[in-house]
Amino acid sequence: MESHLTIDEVAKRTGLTAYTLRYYERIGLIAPISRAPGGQRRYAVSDMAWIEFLLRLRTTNMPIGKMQTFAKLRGAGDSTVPDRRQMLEEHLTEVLSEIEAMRRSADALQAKIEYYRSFEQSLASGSHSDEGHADEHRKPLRTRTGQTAGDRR
Amino acid sequence: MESHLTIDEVAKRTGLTAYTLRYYERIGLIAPISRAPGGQRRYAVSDMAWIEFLLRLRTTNMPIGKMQTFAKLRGAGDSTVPDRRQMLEEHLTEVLSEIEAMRRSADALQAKIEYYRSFEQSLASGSHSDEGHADEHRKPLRTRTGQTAGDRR
DNA sequence: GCTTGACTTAGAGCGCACTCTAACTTCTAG
DNA sequence: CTAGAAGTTAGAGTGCGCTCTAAGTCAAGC
Repeated sequence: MESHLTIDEVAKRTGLTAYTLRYYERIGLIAPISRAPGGQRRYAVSDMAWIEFLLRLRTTNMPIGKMQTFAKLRGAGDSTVPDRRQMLEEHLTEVLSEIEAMRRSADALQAKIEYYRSFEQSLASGSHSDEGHADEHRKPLRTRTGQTAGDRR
Repeated sequence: MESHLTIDEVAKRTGLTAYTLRYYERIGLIAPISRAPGGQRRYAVSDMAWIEFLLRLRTTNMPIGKMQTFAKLRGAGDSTVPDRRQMLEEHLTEVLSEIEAMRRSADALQAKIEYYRSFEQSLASGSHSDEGHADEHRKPLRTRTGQTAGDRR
């Protein structure tokens, strides 16, 4: 245990840059890392686990400000576990609805891709369907009421 | 049809601000909107559909630069449909893996919440399990090798 | 006509999350 | 011992996506 990783090794393992690791420490997301005699950082296994947890918060779009709050609670000891749990519960709720929103949008994108495919098909085969897709200004749509956008000021 | 909405009405309907709607038009995400005689914007139904599509791209984290590329292709007509389809396909692939990453992280957060719950339970019942959770520095962990971070320069 | 509020523009400013620079120290290989 | 790589700090700079300001015009009600 205590595998004393250098900052570059941690960067490689986590995908963060050394800059970012120092930045996170500076702003209190990561507690002060222990140092080698020369002053260089030596990351412990437990530091890695925490960083990986931070990455999960980041992946789920928690803003840094909230992560700081969470990190501070963690630093304050076991008595803050209920607060931490509540923070995570609230965050998780948001995350799940973000995922759902993305899923819905992804479905719409998929539908549009399929519309494009069928459009390419009809072009290739010479047929034409008149079938439009929401924001695609097919034939009759887009009457553009004159006005030619007289953008003079 | 042609329901000629004002910018504030569109803002209300889309959740964007009027600032953002003008900004999107300025940077070419939205084609020049037609104007009322006095120079004020009047949004058509077809504009709304396009804006809603843009919002789906935004929801799925497409950067504005790519949206601009897409908008430009769209403005260039039907011949760009294959390019647009390809853009969307590539984007969709990224989106699906982002969703998957979020889902995995959400699962880990859920597990942590449950760990916190059981921790609170054992505190309440006076028992204690010694069972740790990844980044939680339970009992023996965190030996913090002296050095007291001699941060002098 | 007058006021109030909604609209217009060009351009400046902001918050976030890094990312890098400069100047310096320390570690490692030869 | 020395060169070069890797580390250190404080603080400046960057890119993104808005967001707002200032100064002015236009629309609607009294």
